[in-house]
Amino acid sequence: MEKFQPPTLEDVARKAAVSTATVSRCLSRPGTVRQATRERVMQVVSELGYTPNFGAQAMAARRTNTIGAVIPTMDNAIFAKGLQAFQEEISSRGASLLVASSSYKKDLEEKQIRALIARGVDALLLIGDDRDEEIYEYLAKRHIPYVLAWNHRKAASHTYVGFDNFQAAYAMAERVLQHGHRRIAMIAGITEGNDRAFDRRAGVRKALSDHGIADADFSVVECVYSIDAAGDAFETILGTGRRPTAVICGNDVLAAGAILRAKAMGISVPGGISVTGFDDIELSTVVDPGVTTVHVPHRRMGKTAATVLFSALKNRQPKSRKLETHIIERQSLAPPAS
Amino acid sequence: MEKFQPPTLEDVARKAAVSTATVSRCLSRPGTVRQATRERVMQVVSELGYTPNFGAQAMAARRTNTIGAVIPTMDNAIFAKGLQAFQEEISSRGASLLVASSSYKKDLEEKQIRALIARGVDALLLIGDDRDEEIYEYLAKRHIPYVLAWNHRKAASHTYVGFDNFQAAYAMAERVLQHGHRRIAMIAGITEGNDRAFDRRAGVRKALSDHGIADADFSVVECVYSIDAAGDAFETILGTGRRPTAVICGNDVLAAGAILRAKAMGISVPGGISVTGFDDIELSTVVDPGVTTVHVPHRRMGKTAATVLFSALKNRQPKSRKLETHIIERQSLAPPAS
DNA sequence: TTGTAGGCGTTATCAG
DNA sequence: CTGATAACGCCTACAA
Repeated sequence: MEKFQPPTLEDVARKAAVSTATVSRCLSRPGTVRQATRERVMQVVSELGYTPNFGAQAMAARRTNTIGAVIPTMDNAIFAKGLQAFQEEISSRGASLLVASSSYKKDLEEKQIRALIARGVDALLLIGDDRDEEIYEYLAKRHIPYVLAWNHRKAASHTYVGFDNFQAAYAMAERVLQHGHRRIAMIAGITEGNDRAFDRRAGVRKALSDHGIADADFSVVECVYSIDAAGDAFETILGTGRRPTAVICGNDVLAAGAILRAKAMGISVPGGISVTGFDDIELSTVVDPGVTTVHVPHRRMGKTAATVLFSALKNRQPKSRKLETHIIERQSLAPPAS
Repeated sequence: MEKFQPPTLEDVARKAAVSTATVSRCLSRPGTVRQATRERVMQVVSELGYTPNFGAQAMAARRTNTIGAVIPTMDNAIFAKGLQAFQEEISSRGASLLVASSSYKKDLEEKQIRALIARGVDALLLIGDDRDEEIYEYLAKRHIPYVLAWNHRKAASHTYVGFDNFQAAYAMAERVLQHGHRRIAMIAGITEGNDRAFDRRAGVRKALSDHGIADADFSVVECVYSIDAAGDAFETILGTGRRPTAVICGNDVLAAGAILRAKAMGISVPGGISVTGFDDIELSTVVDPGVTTVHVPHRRMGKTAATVLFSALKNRQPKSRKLETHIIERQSLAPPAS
């Protein structure tokens, strides 16, 4: 049997006894074609189940009206939420979104960026700024506008739409100190290739040293963003030197893992040990006790990123946007037992 | 300023002083080109930052090597997890994945399906089977292989890779009865346009009637998949007639919402009321008490779906696959107080 | 091993 | 309002 061929513009044109140009017009600017003609054409279109070939369309029109996004993983509520808002804004402007994920791997991310560009995306959303300079050069060479989200640094070379992870982590550490903690540990995300995790750790470290906490009273262990891994990290921490009275976690998933493990070990939270998170995802509301965390406006960030991208597409110089975060106190942070 | 033009195959060919055919070969089958030539070409490729135009490539080669998926939302761990596995399997076979989401809206789903097909996807993953017949006809007309996941029905007309939601819900309801409950309520997902939610509700209903529970002792309220909505639904249920001793929820998110609200209202779980979930996502481990739920092999389902799709692509007749589920007992379900 | 040339499905430009 | 026709960027016989 011969290989199946989808119907083309020409098939429609022939069957409707008009030219391909007319069919094309019916589809893109119905107003410019006579009612009778249009109806006949549309009839054939649906009979044949015709759908325009996107590749051909993009090639001829020289634009795709689609925006791309490369995120570390969809399996993290913060990206899922932010991207949802990003996508809503994009759709509302008549464009569409193409997403790819990198699993936090630099080389995979680069591959995905290229794939998205090959597919003709007009602009790009990327997470954070920790990637090879080469990629930025490529983007510049191709004149692809992009914004970096989920972080905000003062560097003038990029357009950021995010928040200051360093600052927010600094503030959280100070809050922990205010509660009277003096022996503190941190369960951080993997900082290699992740500027958000890196900045959060740096912020905590700086706050503690600014407030005179000795190095010996602060330990850090990195782990992947999973409940179990965080639990293990928690045990590791407890097994090393003097027990801290508070554990600052790089995000809410880590905090949930720490809390669960603490309870499993018979240590009450915050009675026996305090725990803090970061991101304010639903999870932090569900754990018992609720997690004291940093609220991040994920949805607003997604929406703003889209806005900035569209203005960049209109040749306007894109401008970085810094969003504010704030601490939400729940029950997982309290003064140390004494 | 003139509009920027990305470098093309021809640009590379010219600069490397070879034909476009040679450049094309270097990229797709490096083995067929002399070493020296190849090196020269690749050099130019990276100098120019050349990336092949996907649309043109697809058009000329008449295949894209990409598979599409339309899911209700990424903001639900079950899809995020299953899709991750789906995507891993696809990548491992050298193809790529294009995802779109429908927000549980039928018309949007149809639009997304068409968009994906316009983009040339070779095959499609869809969730459940509740959609207009017209769409299936369209798929057939275009000869696009597809599989329906997250549900399994006996209908021979489709290829399913999923589990029997009805059966699983039936089993869970029986389990609840075994614990001695006789007044039961259900917080179901929105069943309109969602065959999974529909079957779960139907399964529960059937089990209860099979076991002689009177209609008056069973009430159902539907609500969207959110913690808060589930909480509200829980209150609604408690405010109506005699209080049930157990609440069967359509998924774990609903269960978490119910448990949280119960505790907020001062009703202990399972002491004051029992709650069950469905899906076995991480959340059900995190809530206190842990949720008794139906374990679903999301990752395996994703992987299997990909396998089936690839075999369909090889002209093999795709065959439905039914996956098994089982109940995981945690603490949220216990015999009624009295 | 490399080059030539035709065709893939649309859009856009220009005449009628 | 409608119809020719030339791109668009790449692949792939087929030739050399």
